[in-house]
Amino acid sequence: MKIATWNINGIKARIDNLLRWLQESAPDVVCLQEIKSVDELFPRLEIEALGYHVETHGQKGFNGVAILSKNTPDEVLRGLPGADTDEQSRFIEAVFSRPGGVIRVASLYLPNGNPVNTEKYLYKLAWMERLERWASSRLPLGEPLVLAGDYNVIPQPQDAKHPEQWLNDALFLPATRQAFRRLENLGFSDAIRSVSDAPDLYTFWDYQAGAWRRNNGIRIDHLMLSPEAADRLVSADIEKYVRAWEKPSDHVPVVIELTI
DNA sequence: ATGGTGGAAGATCCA
Repeated sequence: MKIATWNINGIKARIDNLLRWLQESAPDVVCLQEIKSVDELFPRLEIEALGYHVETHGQKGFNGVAILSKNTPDEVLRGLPGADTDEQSRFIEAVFSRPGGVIRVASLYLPNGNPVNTEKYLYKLAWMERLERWASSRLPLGEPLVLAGDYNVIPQPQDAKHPEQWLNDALFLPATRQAFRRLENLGFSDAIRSVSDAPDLYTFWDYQAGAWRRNNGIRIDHLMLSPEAADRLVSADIEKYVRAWEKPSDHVPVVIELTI
């Protein structure tokens, strides 16, 4: 089973790239972030025509997440529990029945958090606490669980071309990295780092200042695996070639294969 | 120090 995550930076601007990539990569489940669309205006027909089921949790203008899947989910939940007044659409989870058992997949868009001396950074840290609590509550289910998305976290210096440029950024501050490590300490493992300790593994290159041309990237899109999912991990790859397409997102897909 | 780019909404915010 192939599970992917991709921050597409606007579904309407990226629909052609998405359709092409779905056909070429043929994932079973796709976690999308930054769809930047309300549910009613999400271009679901074209995606359904390729054989995918579509579940969205959108909002006007910003944020928004979705899960596309070859199989219809048994259950879908929208919104990260723990803050009733939070109106930002950053989380959706789905449960699938497979021949090998049940699997739970979440698509998350963690807050960027910049500028750091503002409410935005406090919101990011609070959101990470909520994610940790939610993840803790799911672990006792003993299911294969994949937390996939744009974490807006650079876990380690080797996850940036120029880590020194990120020292005071919300993506790399010690408190941010500590919160990410707490997720690992719960028992979740970073799929890419489970298969490779290579440098220069990036998932995001800014549109500005020739970042792509200079390979000035960062690795911020992650698939975090519960122990039961990690046991089934076959491969994990960053589909970097998509960044070279016309009209690309600034992020590329990350894909894992699980035996389930 | 600034501007460098892009999406969506709408004449600005967010990344």
